[in-house]
Amino acid sequence: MAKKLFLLDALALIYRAYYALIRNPRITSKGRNTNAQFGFTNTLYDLINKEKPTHLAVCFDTHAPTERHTEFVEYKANRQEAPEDLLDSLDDIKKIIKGFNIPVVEVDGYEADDVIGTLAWQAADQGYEVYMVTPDKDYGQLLIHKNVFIYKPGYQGGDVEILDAQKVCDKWSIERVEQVVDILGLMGDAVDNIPGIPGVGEKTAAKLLKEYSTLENVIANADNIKGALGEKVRNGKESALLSKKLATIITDAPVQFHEEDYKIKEWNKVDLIEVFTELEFKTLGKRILGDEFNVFQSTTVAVQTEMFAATTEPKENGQKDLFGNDVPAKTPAKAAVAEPVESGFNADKNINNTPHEYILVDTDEKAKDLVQKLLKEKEICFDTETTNIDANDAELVGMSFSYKPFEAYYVPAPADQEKTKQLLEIFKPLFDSTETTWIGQNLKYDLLVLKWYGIELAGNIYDTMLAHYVIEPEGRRSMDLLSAQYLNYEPVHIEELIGKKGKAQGNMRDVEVEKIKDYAAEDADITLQLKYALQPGLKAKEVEKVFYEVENPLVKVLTDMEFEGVRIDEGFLKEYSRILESDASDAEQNVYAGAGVKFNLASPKQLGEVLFEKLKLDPKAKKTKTGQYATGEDVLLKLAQTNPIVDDILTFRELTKLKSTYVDALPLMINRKTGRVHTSYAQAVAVTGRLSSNNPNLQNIPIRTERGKEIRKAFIPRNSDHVLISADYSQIELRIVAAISGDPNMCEAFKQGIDIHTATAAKVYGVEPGEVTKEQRYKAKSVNFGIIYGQGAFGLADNLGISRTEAKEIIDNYKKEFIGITKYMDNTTNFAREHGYVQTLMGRKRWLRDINSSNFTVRGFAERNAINSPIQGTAADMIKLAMIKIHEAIKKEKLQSRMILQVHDELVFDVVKSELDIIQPLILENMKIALPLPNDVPVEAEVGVGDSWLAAH
DNA sequence: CTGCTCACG
DNA sequence: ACGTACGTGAGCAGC
Repeated sequence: MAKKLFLLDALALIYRAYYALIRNPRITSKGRNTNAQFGFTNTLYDLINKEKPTHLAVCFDTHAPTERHTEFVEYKANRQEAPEDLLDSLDDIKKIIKGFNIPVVEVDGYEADDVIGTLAWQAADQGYEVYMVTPDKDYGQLLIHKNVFIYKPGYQGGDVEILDAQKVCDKWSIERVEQVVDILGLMGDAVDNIPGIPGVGEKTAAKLLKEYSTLENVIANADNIKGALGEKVRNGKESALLSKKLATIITDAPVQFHEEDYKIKEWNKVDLIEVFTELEFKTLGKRILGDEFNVFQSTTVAVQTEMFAATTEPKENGQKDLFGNDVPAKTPAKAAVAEPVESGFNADKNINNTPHEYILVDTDEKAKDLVQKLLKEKEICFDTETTNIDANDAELVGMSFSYKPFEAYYVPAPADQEKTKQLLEIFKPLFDSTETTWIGQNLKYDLLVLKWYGIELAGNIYDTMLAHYVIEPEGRRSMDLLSAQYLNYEPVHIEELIGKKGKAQGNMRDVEVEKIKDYAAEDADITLQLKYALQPGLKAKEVEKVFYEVENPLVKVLTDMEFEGVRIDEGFLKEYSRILESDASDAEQNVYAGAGVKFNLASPKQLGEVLFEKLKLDPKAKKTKTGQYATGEDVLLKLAQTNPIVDDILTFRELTKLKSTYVDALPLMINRKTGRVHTSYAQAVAVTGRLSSNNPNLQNIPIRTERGKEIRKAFIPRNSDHVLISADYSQIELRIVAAISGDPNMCEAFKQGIDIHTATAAKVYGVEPGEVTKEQRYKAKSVNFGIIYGQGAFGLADNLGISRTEAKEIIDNYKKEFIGITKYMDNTTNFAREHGYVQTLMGRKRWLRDINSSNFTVRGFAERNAINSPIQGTAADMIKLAMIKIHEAIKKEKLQSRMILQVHDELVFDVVKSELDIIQPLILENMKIALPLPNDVPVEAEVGVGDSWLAAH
């Protein structure tokens, strides 16, 4: 097979890609323009795919000046600064090139075309077919060598064009490719600011060369050229000669073609996945990586992967954070590249090249031996295999253990559940050991599985998923991905055992034991190794406190809450569903009657067309980014006056939402064994440190509207001896703002116990607290919340329906009266700009790579995150600590009551009536002292008791 | 599978 | 001229 070398002129391709899409830019959800990255990737992949090169390299210009610059100061002096978007793309593009495992060639003092020219000719001499990938026509001169071609990529569906010498000559209307430099010398090049001969363009240049063959000969015959043209040539001969020199591509640059280096190599798929995910290349990512892109996409987390840059820089002396703590060594906010930290663990060894021992433990005798062995170990990695991803409905299929790398044990569990219980009895001494630290990936799952068998682990928890969460809160952290990233090893995929998700997915129970053993033991082995690999990161990032004091201890708390579940009044919901059905249907009919057409009211697309095209309602709605009319609640409210059907539409929306999302959905989630609903808390999803809840989400049960809050009547105590308690923090986020900003006015208001929104209104409007009107309080409340999120005048105006002038006035007053808060906002953004992250009171960090972006929108996002994350995150730290303390206290007091739900600033308990007196103060006290705030800002919490969640409020 | 809409803090 | 308040999960329509 012929050897085919492709040399890419990176910057030329990037510029071309960027401007090709300029009128129809690709913008990510975070506002980044990704034209260049997209165009470049497309070109690169298409050529790899279609042309099957055997060798590849990408060439860049460097910043160093070239001889052309020293010889001719005007050279490229007309170039405008490249757009910021485009410059920002370079890091991504280099990452992509690295992902494709292609060498980058750049030589100081030489431009990419010189490098490419030199390499092309060398390779061609060695018998390669060489394709120079560029949109630049100047390369035509290099086609003097007969094995060299220009490969001009197509843009926006255009076709690729491969140019040989003949085609180049045809383009320029010349006879020999040698004449390309002559023609460039004559006509110049506006793009590079090469003058040529003023007044001589492409056509004239070709005509002259046809007659005189070379530039030099044209000049020699200048006197024979008649008329104005002759005059121009005579005046411009020096300029022309210089221009020719500038346009001549150097073919003896100091660079050597080594064929080994440029050979096509395996892609670094993890790098590609990471960068494609960040750039939101969904379709393209899938086209390039196929199903593997899906595998790594499978978790819920979006967009960004944060850096994991191990910083070896020395700690800067005297650096303090906003809370006066030492800060870790400066982490670059920009240009952060994922690079696993050097671990104490030997990274050169991996599962590919190191013999491993995975041992099947399939008799009671072997199991007993294993237990004895494990009892001597302090740290044991543990993993379960089960029949179901829902731990509440799963049977144990087997357990794996590992306490040293490359050695793991797999213990199959019999299908007969009684026998499995007997097997677990053998392990009881181990499970009961308080000396053991249990290492695992998402141990909550395994703990929950065991809990259904009546087993609890007495030891400590070390969850690698949570370690990664605090190190890199925005990253994705499936086992596959972590293993690839930190251990450089791609584990056996679960699909290889039980097939892909969906109908065809099989059951772990049906897989032969040997296969499960290899998979399961490997999982425990990998997880143990991950622990070693992640450990240095915890230290480097200074997130050990939040990891050991908050996240790990919370695992058992959440396990118990999920196990407990909550009782739902199914009958009540069935009845309520009928009412909603009937009322929604009435509203729907009203809409059709009022509009004069029948359509699908549940379709925003159809509704938009009816409202704005058929009924021509005003104000005409803005379009969404897909070109549809927006029909969200805010839009509809502005239309409410113009047509009575709008009210009915809103009613229909409200009722169908309640019905489908809650009233009809919740009964379907009732567990058959318990008759209760068991949500699942995601502990490593929300970037700020909050929990999230799913299957079902019990953190967004309606409360704001009358018909919505009815649903809370369906959340009821275990039985008639029980009641529900709801305990919630009062204004926790604002207290945190006051405390960490130290603003005297706001701190004082909380210390005095004055209603915070009234106090704010009094300051902003310059009146006594007693004189604050309802409206002033309402507006002040909106400002208070807006501040937490970094809202501006526009947002406040929109929110309150007031003018931007008034909004600005309110905000200006606010900033003046609460100067400490203004300072906090400045300080926290400055801190982020300098260090690349912000943090909570417990040292939970969030990295903000865009904080120094010059893109207004992108930077704005990061700045608002800088303001909000420490607040939201500190509140999350606080309630998590409270949960741990309350859980401990309930255990210690041997109470029958249970914590069952968490909703960010609220905890719900299923309480035995006889324990009410003891548990209420226990809850309140622990919530208040969980995380003391600076500046003596008091923390308040309130409890309510009732026969339903609604009544408990 | 994606985008829109809407439920919560 | 830009776009404008943070963090989530779920159901539905329509491609």
